[in-house]
Amino acid sequence: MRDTPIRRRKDARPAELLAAAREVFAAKGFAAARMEDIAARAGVSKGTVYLYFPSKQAVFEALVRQAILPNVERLEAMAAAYEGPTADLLRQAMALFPTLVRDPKVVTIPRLVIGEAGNQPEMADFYRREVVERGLGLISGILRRGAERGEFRPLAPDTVAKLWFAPLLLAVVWRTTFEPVGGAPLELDDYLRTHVDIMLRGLAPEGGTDAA
Amino acid sequence: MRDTPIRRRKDARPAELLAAAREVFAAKGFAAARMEDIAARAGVSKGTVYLYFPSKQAVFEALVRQAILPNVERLEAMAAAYEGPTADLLRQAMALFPTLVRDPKVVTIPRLVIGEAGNQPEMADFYRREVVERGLGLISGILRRGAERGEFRPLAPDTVAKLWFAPLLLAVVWRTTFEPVGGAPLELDDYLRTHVDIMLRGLAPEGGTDAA
Amino acid sequence: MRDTPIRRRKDARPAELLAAAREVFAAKGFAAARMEDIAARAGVSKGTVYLYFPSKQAVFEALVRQAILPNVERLEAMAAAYEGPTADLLRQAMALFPTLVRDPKVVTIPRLVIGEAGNQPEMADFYRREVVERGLGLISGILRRGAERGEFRPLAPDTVAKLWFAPLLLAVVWRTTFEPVGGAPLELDDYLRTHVDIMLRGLAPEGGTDAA
Amino acid sequence: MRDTPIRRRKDARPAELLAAAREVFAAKGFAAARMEDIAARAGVSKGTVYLYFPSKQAVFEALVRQAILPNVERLEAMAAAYEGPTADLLRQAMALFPTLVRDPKVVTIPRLVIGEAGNQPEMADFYRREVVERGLGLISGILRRGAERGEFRPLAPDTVAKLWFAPLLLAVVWRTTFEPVGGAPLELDDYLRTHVDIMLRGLAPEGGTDAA
DNA sequence: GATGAATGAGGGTTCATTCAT
DNA sequence: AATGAATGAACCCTCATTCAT
Repeated sequence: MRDTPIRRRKDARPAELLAAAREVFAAKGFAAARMEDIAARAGVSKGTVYLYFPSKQAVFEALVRQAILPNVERLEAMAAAYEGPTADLLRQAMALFPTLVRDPKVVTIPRLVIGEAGNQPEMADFYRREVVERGLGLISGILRRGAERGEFRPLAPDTVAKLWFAPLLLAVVWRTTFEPVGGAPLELDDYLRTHVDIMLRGLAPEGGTDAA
Repeated sequence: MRDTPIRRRKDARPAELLAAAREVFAAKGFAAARMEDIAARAGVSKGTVYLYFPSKQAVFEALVRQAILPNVERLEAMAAAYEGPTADLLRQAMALFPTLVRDPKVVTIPRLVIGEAGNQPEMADFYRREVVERGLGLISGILRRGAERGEFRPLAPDTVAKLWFAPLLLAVVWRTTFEPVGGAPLELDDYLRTHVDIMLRGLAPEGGTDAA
Repeated sequence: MRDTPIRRRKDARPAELLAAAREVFAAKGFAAARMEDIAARAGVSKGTVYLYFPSKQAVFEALVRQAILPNVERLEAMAAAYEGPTADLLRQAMALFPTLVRDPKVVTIPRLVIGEAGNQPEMADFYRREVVERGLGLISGILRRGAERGEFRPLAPDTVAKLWFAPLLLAVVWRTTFEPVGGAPLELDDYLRTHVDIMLRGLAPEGGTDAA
Repeated sequence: MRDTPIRRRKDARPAELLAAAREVFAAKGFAAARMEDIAARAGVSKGTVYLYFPSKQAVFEALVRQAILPNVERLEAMAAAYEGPTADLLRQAMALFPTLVRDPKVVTIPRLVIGEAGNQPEMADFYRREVVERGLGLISGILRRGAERGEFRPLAPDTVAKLWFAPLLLAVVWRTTFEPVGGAPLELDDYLRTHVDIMLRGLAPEGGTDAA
């Protein structure tokens, strides 16, 4: 009733525009994406985009916020609620990523942020604070928990957090940058499972066995 | 110092221009970099750049080639010449990277390639083939060697190679994208030492001890 | 007068722009004509021209087509419909030219084509096929008709067609190239009447009298 | 001796440069011809051209003067010396043109003048006065002589002169503009012989027979 | 709200001309 | 005389943004 396909709710417009923007940005990068392309892909005219976003940069910012933050929050909630062996928590957390890295809504963004960092430092800063640091802090916390419980060797948690994170970044870059130009598709599940396996073994205290 | 202004200059110009281009590209990305900026930073006029490179893209390509290929070749040579415990070879190889990742001539490039992949697929393809695949192939080979000699668990070498590689990518992105906007400096030596330590432990066969 | 400034304008714009382009091209030639000049003379901004024509060459091509083809078609129609003494047909056909040669929309074009032939061979080829060859073919046909009916000497029609045509070319060149720099105005009517007179006498068979 | 092929007389340079300029201008038109092209075709460096000509326009002017004037003078000399039937004089004069129209040094120039008239009015004016008006004046004089001797009908000599001239212009345009893009080669000798034949018949007084 | 014609600043590229060697 | 590296003005074209309808 209140969603006739012919006369769409105007509330849906921003999201539609962001979806269109994501596709165009993903295909051409920020600089080469034309507002007209975005409008066309959303099925509206050029002027209409400006009714919802004051500028191309604003579209980009909205896109980044919308696509990433919910996932960070979901992860944080999972970690906060968890009780049990730390290794399992890490396994569970990493298990979320194959889906995310396959989701174009998500995987597209980091590449754009990296590419635009020079021109849009505020955006890069925002992304660093709200996504990267929060994500790393989350892993650090888990690692600290594991070290305190004697499950892991006591390595510097901030450093190890980055090492947990790095293969995810590689996966994102691989899929967005190298697969489109002929790179062999990444076997995400194997890849991340191996990652977790090596990391947990590598972190295990001298005597104990940790990886199940 | 010894600046015969004209004739001697000619030979040095391409390198000077590439250095200038690297700085400008690093600061603004490919699209936003203006040829005039590059020229000005090299101390010449706009037209002069075109005496040495036929287009902006050509500058970019020359930059990528010049900055990266020699390093890949150096690594390959090192691996080919090596005899001894495989773990030591990996340690030696990884020990080269702190210098590389600190070298602006090198660290700048991957970010540009990632940012421009949409617009310059050939460049991304070139980089994939000549840098990424060669680098991964190198590590794969080392891992295979290690597995054959019974030094490592027999995990899929192509997958593990990416896991060795991933922290380097993160280091590059960190330094180029997040440090400039307030990220805490990466402690490269610690970071890579920890990486090697965890990986070698994680790869060690069940009974044996490998990490020193 | 009735100048609804926007919406009604859109349909008129191409013609306005072509008129402006013709004036600028006529004054400076193709190469030296600046898009900005054309825009300014049409009372619009630079970018507007590109809403209607994708490039400077496209403006030129549209101009040539629009200015010339209708006249060729008109002549062909006249010849096809004609019955009566062939000499009269030639007189009638040539009587159309004073108007055409005085029309700046028409007379400007051949000079541009001649001047640009080196750089725009396709344009020259188009003009040759669609204007020159068709025009000459028309005259050839008429001459053949006259020869068959015994009204003319049987000279090679293709050759004689060019001789009928040549004074028109001279008239065009004279008006566009030499009058503006001090050449005495061409008395078009006299000039062409004399041309027809001499040609018809010159073509008349030995005994017969044909020219009135 | 004084013309070792290795060390050419510097006196030859201007002529060599003009020959090169003619070829380049002929191929691309004035605007699109690059000084570097001219230099390269003459086998010298860019700067050298400026030792002999102060600018691109100056090259063009020198070219026009050098290529055309001698021919006009030759024609005038022929006419001044002539005694005999006027028709024969015209025949002899026209017989010179097949050679001229085939000579690239000559045939190239008018097209350039026509194309550049807008931008170089002085050049067009020079050409009009020194070539066109002198040529037409020459023919006018001959026609007047013929009319006075009762050999021709008393038509306005200035008008008829243009009609004598027009086929030559067409021949020039044909060869330079349309032959290169697929026009059938002009049969110059036939073409001009027919021209002379028709004109002389057309000019002949009522009763008399003039054409041999 | 929606449109899309219009704007005009901006940047890549070319090339006539200069001048130190 | 000759070179050719260097200059910088000029111009085509793009596209983010505006605004009258």
